[in-house]
Amino acid sequence: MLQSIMSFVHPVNHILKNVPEGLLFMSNKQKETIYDIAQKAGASASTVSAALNGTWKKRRISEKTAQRIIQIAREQGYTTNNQARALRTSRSGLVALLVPEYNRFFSNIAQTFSQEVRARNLCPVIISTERDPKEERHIVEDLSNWQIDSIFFVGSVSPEDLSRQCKDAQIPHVFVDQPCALAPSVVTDNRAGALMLTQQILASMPAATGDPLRDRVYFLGGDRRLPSTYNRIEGFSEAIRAHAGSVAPDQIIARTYAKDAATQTIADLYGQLGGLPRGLFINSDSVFEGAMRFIATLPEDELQTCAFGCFDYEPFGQLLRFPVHMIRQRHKKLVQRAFWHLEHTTTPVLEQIEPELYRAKT
Amino acid sequence: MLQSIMSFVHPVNHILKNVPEGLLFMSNKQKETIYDIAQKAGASASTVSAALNGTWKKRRISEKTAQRIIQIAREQGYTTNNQARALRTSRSGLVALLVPEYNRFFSNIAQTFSQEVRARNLCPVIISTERDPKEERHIVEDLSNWQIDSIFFVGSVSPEDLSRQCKDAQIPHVFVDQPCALAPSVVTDNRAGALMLTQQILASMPAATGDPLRDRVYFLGGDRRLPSTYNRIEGFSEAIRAHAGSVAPDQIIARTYAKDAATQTIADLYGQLGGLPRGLFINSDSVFEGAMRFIATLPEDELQTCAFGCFDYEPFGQLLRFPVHMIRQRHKKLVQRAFWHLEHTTTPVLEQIEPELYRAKT
DNA sequence: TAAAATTGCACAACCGATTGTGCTTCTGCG
DNA sequence: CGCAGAAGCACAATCGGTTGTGCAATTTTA
Repeated sequence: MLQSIMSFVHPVNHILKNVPEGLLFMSNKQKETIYDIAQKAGASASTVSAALNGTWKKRRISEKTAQRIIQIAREQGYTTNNQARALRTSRSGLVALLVPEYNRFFSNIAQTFSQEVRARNLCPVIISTERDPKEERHIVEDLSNWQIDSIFFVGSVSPEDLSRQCKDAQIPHVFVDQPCALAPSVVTDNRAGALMLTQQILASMPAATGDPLRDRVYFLGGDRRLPSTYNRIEGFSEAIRAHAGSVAPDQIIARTYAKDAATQTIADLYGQLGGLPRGLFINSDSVFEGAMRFIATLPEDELQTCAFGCFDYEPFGQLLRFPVHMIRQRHKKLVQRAFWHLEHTTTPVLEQIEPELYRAKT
Repeated sequence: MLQSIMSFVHPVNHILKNVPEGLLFMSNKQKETIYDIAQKAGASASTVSAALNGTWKKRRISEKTAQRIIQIAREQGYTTNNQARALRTSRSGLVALLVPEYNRFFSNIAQTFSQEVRARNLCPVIISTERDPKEERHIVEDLSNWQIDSIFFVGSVSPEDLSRQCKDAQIPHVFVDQPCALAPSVVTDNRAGALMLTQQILASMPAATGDPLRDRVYFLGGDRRLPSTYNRIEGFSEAIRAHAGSVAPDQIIARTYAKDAATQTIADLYGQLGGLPRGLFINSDSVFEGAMRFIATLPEDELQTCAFGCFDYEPFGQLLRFPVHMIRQRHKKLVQRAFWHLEHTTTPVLEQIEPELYRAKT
């Protein structure tokens, strides 16, 4: 039933697509309505409507009549007024994506989302929330007033609230990247990814310094209260424990995704340790960028004393003066699976997508 | 008159914003309409409408009545059905941004756009065109069916066609980054930027090799048929001429923005010259990324033989093993000026925004 | 050949807002 | 007191589609 929500498409725009170029520029007159077409075809508006939106069989319009109407509509360059349709059907044909911001990861998601939506002949609406719960609420409220067909939440701050709000407004929805207990969610397998990445970092670590505080891997950035970071910490810890026996609390610094904070944090850490640690697990690309602002200022030989890993894929990460292992999240698959859930279920399931490890050449 | 199009805002959503949290989750019933509110208030629908959308003074509704209605609407958690409003007023409250793809630059634009639109209490619709003129056409067609209020075109492929199409559908529109002869356009001053960047490259060039083919700066990437690249080539050439007297045609390789092509091109060039040239003007961040895939494979000392400049700002560009000068386009200003034009004029003017030069530490 | 079923279509209500118009009631002024 | 004008509001049309229903013409069935 949710399936129909997504797959239901008004064929009129398809039918009318092959309009000769010239005709589209033709009219400066008011846009034509089904009533105009009806008149020209000598039929009623309802017949025209049925012919154009593909329900003519169901409504027992003869094929001949339907074709005649379609032909005329083509010639006139008719296109449907979406508001009118949406008002009557209470389906807008709009599908929304809410992202926290436009960083590389979310932009990739947006790109895929956009393509998938348009492939379904719907209209993508992409809005950034600035990670503000109030803003999230308002946007959903807004979208609800647009009779939005469905909403994709990516990395949202308060998933459960949003899900309740959507359910209340009867809006199908799905969560990506950040899970929700109340709705279908598709997330990267953060634990597994972090495990892989940490193992890779451990494997690439340079020789020990002798200082126990420096001879370990630090986890940097993100917000441990959020599930994604939480699970990455789990995977990180598992790998560390397998390697070193235990994880110290101060090995994990996960309070925020903010770039500036990351710059400060790594600088502080460097100060405390009297140098870089032997391994650094960088959580997310924004933290990567922030941390790099400090790290890039270090002399060449210092950079070789640390094994870097970043949980996010940044193409330029391959081109730095030092190797950086990276985890690439499969944004295409994330989005595609999210569509699948939207179209096939409404129960709260959590699907995990295994990310890829990019191993830097050392 | 166009001004009103953008600045016209229905206050109802403002008025009703401070709804107690609890109430929003209240109803599983059908969404309320002005008729429901009318009944509860003992007033007519038209009075309710006027009270809520702020026209009550003009319609000579007493303040007392208006306040009472607003109060009731608040309590009931009423919100406007945008389709109905749009159908009646033929203004959707939607503003579209068409981008070629979601790279760093366009994502920044999208971010700013999104904020500006929401600040005006409208709804941003961001769609990527994949640089396909047919797709562009269809999208505009679609948007026109949504009674879109206005359209921002960023880096579009066929501006004049699109402008005609919009004019025909009476859609206010503006071009960003890629100018249009028929409509207001806001673009980076590509010529000036390229001039600055080239001068900086020239100033940072390492010692001459003696090989005249290697002892010059090459312009890499982009599509010279597009104005932005064309103007960058102009600025580039001006700087080169001032420095070396003349520009050779084979110094300029500008056929495409594609990443893979860039990788191939720089590899070929490297092969031909038997090494990197002494200076490289890289046109756009995608070309940068593509070129870097090859350049990063080179040994350390080779990298010092070339002065790099990139026309686009990429934070990670600062963190590479070699200095890269960059031009930063002012995306905020571009978008804000575009809004200004949309709100104040409709005549085809071209506004150029001076970009910033980021000088790499050498 | 009449009754039944089916085909082909038109009519009109409806979605939920906005807006032109007009009917009361009230106020002010001569 | 009478009348002009304003104040306060309700009615109904309207935007452009969709959809339930009904009627006539045609075809099928008995």
